[in-house]
Amino acid sequence: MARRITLKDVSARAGVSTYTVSQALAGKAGVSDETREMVIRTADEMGYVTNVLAANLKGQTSSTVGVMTASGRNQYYSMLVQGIDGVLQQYGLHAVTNDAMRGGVYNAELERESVSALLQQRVALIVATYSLGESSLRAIREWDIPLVFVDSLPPAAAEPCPFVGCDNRLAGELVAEHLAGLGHRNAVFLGFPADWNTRLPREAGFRDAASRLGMSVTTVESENTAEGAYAAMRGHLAEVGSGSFDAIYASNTPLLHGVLRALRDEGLSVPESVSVVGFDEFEWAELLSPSVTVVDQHIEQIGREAGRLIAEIVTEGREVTEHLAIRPDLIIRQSTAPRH
Amino acid sequence: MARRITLKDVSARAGVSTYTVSQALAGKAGVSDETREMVIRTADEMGYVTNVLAANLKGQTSSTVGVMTASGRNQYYSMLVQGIDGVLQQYGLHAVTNDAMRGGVYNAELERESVSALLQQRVALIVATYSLGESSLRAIREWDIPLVFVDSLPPAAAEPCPFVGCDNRLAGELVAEHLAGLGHRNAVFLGFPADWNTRLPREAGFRDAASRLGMSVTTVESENTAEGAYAAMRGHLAEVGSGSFDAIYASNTPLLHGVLRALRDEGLSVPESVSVVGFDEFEWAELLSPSVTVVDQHIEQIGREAGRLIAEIVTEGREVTEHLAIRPDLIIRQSTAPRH
DNA sequence: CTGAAAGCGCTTACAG
DNA sequence: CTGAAAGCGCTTACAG
Repeated sequence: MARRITLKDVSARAGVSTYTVSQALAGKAGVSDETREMVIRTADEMGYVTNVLAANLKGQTSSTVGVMTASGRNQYYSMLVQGIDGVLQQYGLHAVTNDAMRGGVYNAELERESVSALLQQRVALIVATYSLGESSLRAIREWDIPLVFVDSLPPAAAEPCPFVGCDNRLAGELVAEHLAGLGHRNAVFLGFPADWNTRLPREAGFRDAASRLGMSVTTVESENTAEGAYAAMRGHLAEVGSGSFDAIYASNTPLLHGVLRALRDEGLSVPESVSVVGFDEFEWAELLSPSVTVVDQHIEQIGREAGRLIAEIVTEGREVTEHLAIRPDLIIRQSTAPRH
Repeated sequence: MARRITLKDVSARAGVSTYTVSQALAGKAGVSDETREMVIRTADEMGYVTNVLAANLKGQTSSTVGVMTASGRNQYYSMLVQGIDGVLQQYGLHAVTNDAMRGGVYNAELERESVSALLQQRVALIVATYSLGESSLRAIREWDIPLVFVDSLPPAAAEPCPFVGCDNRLAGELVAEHLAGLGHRNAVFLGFPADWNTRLPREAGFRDAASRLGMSVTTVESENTAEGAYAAMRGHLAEVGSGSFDAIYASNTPLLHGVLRALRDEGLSVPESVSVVGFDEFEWAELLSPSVTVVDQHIEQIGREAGRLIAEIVTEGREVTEHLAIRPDLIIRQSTAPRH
């Protein structure tokens, strides 16, 4: 690697102290306009580029934000991270993403390593998009690193803690109202494991509104994968038969995928035999036959809001604990229809 | 922020020099096993975590890799980056991703800013997943930072330069052979703009094999979005009518999406009126009606191979210029059928 | 096998 | 408004 131009080099060429160069380049006060301009010109000519590692080390600051994900095969996470990242770029920050899944399965060991890597990098803040393990939470708290939960609500142990995400209860209510309004009486809630803490509010909102509207709800438990949902749904059908329910709320996109395959393979037509609603809008929802009714949680918006909040905390050192719930909308398509 | 435990603190408590601590913790020779063990124990007790910023600064090394993407709305990129990232994690490296698209459109200014941010961070290597602009290429070369192209072939100006990606020519050949084998005679190649340099080989392989097999190929130009493809396809149909071709090769997933919508809205049935092939496997391909025949370029494998190559270059300083072409496979489904 | 010391490239009190 | 100097937390020749 060729030797790099340093601030010292610029200071020598410009004939001013390193202090002056540092202040001028950082756009801080304490330098005359004339000098500042001259310094900037010299630095440009020399092709000087600040070494942020050194700046961060000395300044005891950091411009990197760590993001913990547990993505599995859910494309949803990547859209979320993209949204956050886009905003951070505008603030001169950048995100380092670490995933806690190995081979589609949550791996506590991997999570510990990831958090440790983030500590080693002295990240300015950590974003959690799922329920972090106890020891991770403890380490982050011990190190006094700001923590923001996005999508996933903070566990009690992490409160008070800022949060940005969908109003999952409301989402469930919207779905229940829509299904009940179509005359459905017996719904299935297909849920992923409750260690994902979006599960509970997503189910509760649905159940509460359903019971208010006189619609019964049966919960079917599934692994958090399309394959798991496929198996769970076929198992349920084998057990109770297809006549026992007239609607299904699949609580995320992989589960929706599994359900649709299971129904197809059982020869059950949607929406004639059963109405189906998914959670999360996705690009193919409208092209499937039938097109699929879904809850749109406005994931890009969640990402952007989270990015803004993070930037505020990091650059202004603001203490924030607010919970920001984004209002979801129902996108009604052909997979839900009046009960025959 | 609470004061952090430093290496000096550990050295004081352990009663040995900082040199000894550094060597012991880094797992290097030059320390007796006894001392090493004692040092590690002390560091653990004190909750010491290396500051990699400082280590990198002093050691003139870096554990971060920059990834440049131009994702637009193609989910494909996020799978690629995930694949790379997963491998890098295992080597103690991490990726910082910067996107050059703003509002779905390529933004040269944003690219320059992104590359500059990567230089400021003194990244160990840069991964390009699309044709970087001239000035970015020049800056990277000037700074003598290793560059690896993934998915997208290096432009002539960047050679010699390592590459990992799909054998796009072969992909085109497989598609042409499949379609010609079904009796199709007049194919449409739906292409995204040629500044994405995967376009040319993807088209050339298709054309060459088609002409060898007596199948004509008409190229339809499209923006690199589903909406663009929809408009392009409807425009083409308005111009030449649906009788002029019997098969379509959509050269990526957003384009496939646009084509399928256009055909549906024109009332043309697949595969009865026209066979359709997409590029890139995606989770919904099998659930669409009809299910869609696609080229699977094995994107996770490309990501993994790239990750391995990158880790080798960064950690071992190997000079690499090899081009690694991954063999694609055709996944035949119901959207392609013998010509009537 | 171990120590004392220099230095990576910055920022920032402290003096003028 | 500007300078000389200390120091962020590490690694690594150089000497013993």
